[in-house]
Amino acid sequence: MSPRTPIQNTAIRKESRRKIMDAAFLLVASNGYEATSIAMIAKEAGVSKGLLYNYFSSKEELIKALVLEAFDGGDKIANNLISEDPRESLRNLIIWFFNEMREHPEHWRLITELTLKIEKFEFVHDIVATKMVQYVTLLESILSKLGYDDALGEARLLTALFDGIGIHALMIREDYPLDAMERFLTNKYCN
Amino acid sequence: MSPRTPIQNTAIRKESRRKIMDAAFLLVASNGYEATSIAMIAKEAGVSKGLLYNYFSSKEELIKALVLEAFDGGDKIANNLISEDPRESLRNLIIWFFNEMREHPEHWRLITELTLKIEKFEFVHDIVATKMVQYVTLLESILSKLGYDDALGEARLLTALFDGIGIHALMIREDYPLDAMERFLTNKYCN
Amino acid sequence: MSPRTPIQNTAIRKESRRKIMDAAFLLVASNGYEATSIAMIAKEAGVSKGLLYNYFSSKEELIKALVLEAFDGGDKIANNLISEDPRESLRNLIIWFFNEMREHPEHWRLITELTLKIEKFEFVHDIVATKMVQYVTLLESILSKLGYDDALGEARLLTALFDGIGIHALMIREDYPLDAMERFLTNKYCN
Amino acid sequence: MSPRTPIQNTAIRKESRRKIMDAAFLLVASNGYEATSIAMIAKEAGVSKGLLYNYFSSKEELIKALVLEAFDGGDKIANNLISEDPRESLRNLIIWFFNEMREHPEHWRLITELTLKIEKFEFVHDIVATKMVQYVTLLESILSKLGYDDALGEARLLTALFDGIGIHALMIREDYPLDAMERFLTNKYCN
DNA sequence: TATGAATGAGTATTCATTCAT
DNA sequence: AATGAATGAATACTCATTCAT
Repeated sequence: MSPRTPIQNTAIRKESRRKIMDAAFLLVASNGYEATSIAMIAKEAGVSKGLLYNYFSSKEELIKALVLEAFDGGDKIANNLISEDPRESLRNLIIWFFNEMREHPEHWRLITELTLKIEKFEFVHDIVATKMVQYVTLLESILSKLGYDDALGEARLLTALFDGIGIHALMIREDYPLDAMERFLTNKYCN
Repeated sequence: MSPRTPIQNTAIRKESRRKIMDAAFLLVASNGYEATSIAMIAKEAGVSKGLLYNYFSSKEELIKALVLEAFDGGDKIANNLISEDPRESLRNLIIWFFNEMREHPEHWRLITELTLKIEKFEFVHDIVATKMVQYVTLLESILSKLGYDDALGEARLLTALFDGIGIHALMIREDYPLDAMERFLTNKYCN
Repeated sequence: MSPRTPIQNTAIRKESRRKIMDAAFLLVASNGYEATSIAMIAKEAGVSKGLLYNYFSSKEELIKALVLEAFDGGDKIANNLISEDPRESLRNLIIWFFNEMREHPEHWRLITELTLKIEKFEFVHDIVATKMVQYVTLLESILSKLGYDDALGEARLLTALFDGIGIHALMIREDYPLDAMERFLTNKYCN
Repeated sequence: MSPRTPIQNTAIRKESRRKIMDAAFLLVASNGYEATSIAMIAKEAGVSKGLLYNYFSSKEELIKALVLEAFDGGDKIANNLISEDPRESLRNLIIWFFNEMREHPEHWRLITELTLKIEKFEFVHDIVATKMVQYVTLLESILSKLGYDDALGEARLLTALFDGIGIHALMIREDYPLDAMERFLTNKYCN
C-alpha cells in the first residue's frame, strides 16, 4: 500500500485529537476529574491508550486542552449577544446565561471542579482572572450606559451573582428556581 | 501498674482525634479531597495510619466529621449577628461574610468541593440545601422589613451573590477586590 | 486494699483463660481462623487485648491450646462408649459419631480447617496421626472380635468413612442424609 | 512499526494467564487461600501485580478460574473409566482415585479448603454438591449391577470413604497407607 | 492483674504511563 | 499512526502485637 500523504496524516491527527477531547469532556464533565481514567477516555474515544499519549503528553495536558477550548467557545458566543441597545445586550446576556445553566450545566461543573484544584491546574486561575476582568469591563460599560451610579460595583455584583447562581444550581440541581431567578433578574435590570 | 483511668483515656482520645482532624482539615481544605491521602494526614498529624482508623472508620467518615464541625462553628456565630434593627442585621451579615472570606477561605473551599461530589457526600448536599433555604428565609424577612417589593427574589439574589463572591475569591485570591465589594454592598443595602 | 492471695490469683487466671478460650472456640469454629481477629476474641471474652497476650503469647498459641483441648475432650467421651460386647461398642461409636455431627459440627469444622493449614499448625498433623492409629487399633480389635477377616483393613475403612461423612456433612450441610447413613451403618455393622 | 497482530496478542495473553494460574495454583494449593497473597503470586509468576489484574478482576476471580479448571480436568478423565463390566468400572475408579491422591494431593487440598469457605466461595459448594450427587448415582448403578441390596447406601458409603481417605492422606501424608488401602478396596469390591 | 491507645508491616486493588511491536 | 501488554508506585484499609499506665 502506498504511504499516507502528509495531508492525510494531518486530517487523521486532527480527527483523533477531536475524538479524544470529546470523550474526555463528556466523561470528566459528568464524572469528575479523578473518577475518569485514561483507560475510560481511550475506550470512549475508540482509540488505544498508547495513541492518546501520542497526542497529549499527560492526563493533565489533556484536561488543560479541554478547559482552554471550553473557555474559547464561551467567548465566541458571548460576543454575539452584544447589540447597540444596552438594555437589549443585558437581557441577552441574562437569557443566554440561564439557558446555558439549563442546557449545559456540565460546562460549569467542569470549570468549577478544576478551579478548586488550584495547585494542579494553576493556569485555570490565570484564565479565570482574565475572563473576569473582561466580563466586569463589558458589564460596566453596559450598566454605565444604563445610568447606574457605581457601574463598576454593579458589574462586579452581576458577575459574582452569575457564578453564584451557577454554583447553587449545580449544588441543588432541579430544586433551584432557575426560572424564577431569570424572571426576577430580567425584571430588575431590563425594564 | 494499674491501667490508665477512663478519664485519662478520654483525654488522650480527645487529643489524638483533634490532631487528626486538624491535620485533615489543613490538608483537605488546601489540596482537595482525593489529592489528600490517609498517609499524608497521618504524617501531618504525627500518628500512624493505623491509629487514624481507631478514630474514624474510613476516609469518608473523617471528612464527614470535618464538615459537620465546620458547619456547627458557622451556625453558632451567625446566630449572634441578628439584631432588632434589620439594617443592622444585614450589615452584620455582610461584614461577617467578608471577614470569613478573608480569614477562613478554606472553609468555603472544603464545603464547595465536597458539595459538588454529590454522589459520595450526599449528606453535604443535604445540609447545604437546608442551609440555603434558611439563609434565603432569614434574608427575605430582613429585606421585607426594609421595604423591598420582591423580598424573596432579592433574598435569593443576595444568597447567590455571597457564594458567587466566595468562589471568585477562591479562584483569583489576592486579586479579588474583597474590600471594594464589601464597601459597595454595605453602601447599597445598609444606607 | 489488701493484695490478692496467690490462690485468688490462680483462680482469676484460670477463669480469664477459660473465658478467652471459650470465646476463641466459638468464633473460630463458626467464622474460621483468618476471619476471627484477636480484637473480636477479646471483645467476646469481655477482656482487653492486652490481657489476652498475658495468657497466650500469640494467636497461634491460643489456637493450639484450643485444638489440644478439643482432642482431649473427644478422647474422654470415646472411652466411655466401649463395652464388653463388641457389637454394642461399635453401635455406640456409630451413634455417638452421628450425634456429634448433628450437634457439634463446629468441632469438625475447626479441626478440619486447621489441619489444612499444615505449615502453620504442624502439631495438628502429629496429633491427628497419633489419634488415627488409636482409632484404627480400637476398631480393629472390635471388628476382629466380630469375626472380620481383614480387621485392620476394615478398621481403616471405617475410620476414613467417619471423616468422609464428616466432611460431606460440613460441605453440603442440611442436604446430607445423616439419618439415612446412620441407619445404613448400624444395619450393616451391628446386626 | 505496526502494532502486534491480534494473533500475537492472543498468544501473549494466553501465556501470561497460564503463568499466573500456575503460580497461583502452586501457592494456594500448598499454602492455602489467605496465606497466599497477590504479591506472592505475581512474584512467583514473574509478572507485576498490575498485570495480574489485567487478567483477573480480583483474587476471588483468579481462584474461581483455578477451581473450574481443576474440576474440568478431573471430569474428562473420570468419563474414560466407565466400561461395560461394572466390576471393571469400579476397579478403574478405585485405581484412578488412588493415583490422584498419590500424584495430585494438592487438587484435593485446594477444593476441600475452598469448599469449607462456603460464604466466600459458594460456587465451589454448588459444584461439589452437584458432583457428589453424580458420583453417588454412578456408583449406585454400578453397585446395583453387582447385586448389592442397598446399592444407594453402599454408594454413599463409597463416596464418603473416598473423601475420608483423601483428607486422611492430606493430614498425615506419607504416613498414610495408601497402597494397603488400595489393595484392600480392590479386593473387597472387585473380586 | 489489667487496659486500650498506638504501631507498622501487610493486604487487595487502581491507574497513569511506557514500550515492544 | 497505532496498539495494548506490562509496569510500579500509590491508595485505602486491617490486624497481630507492643507498651505506658
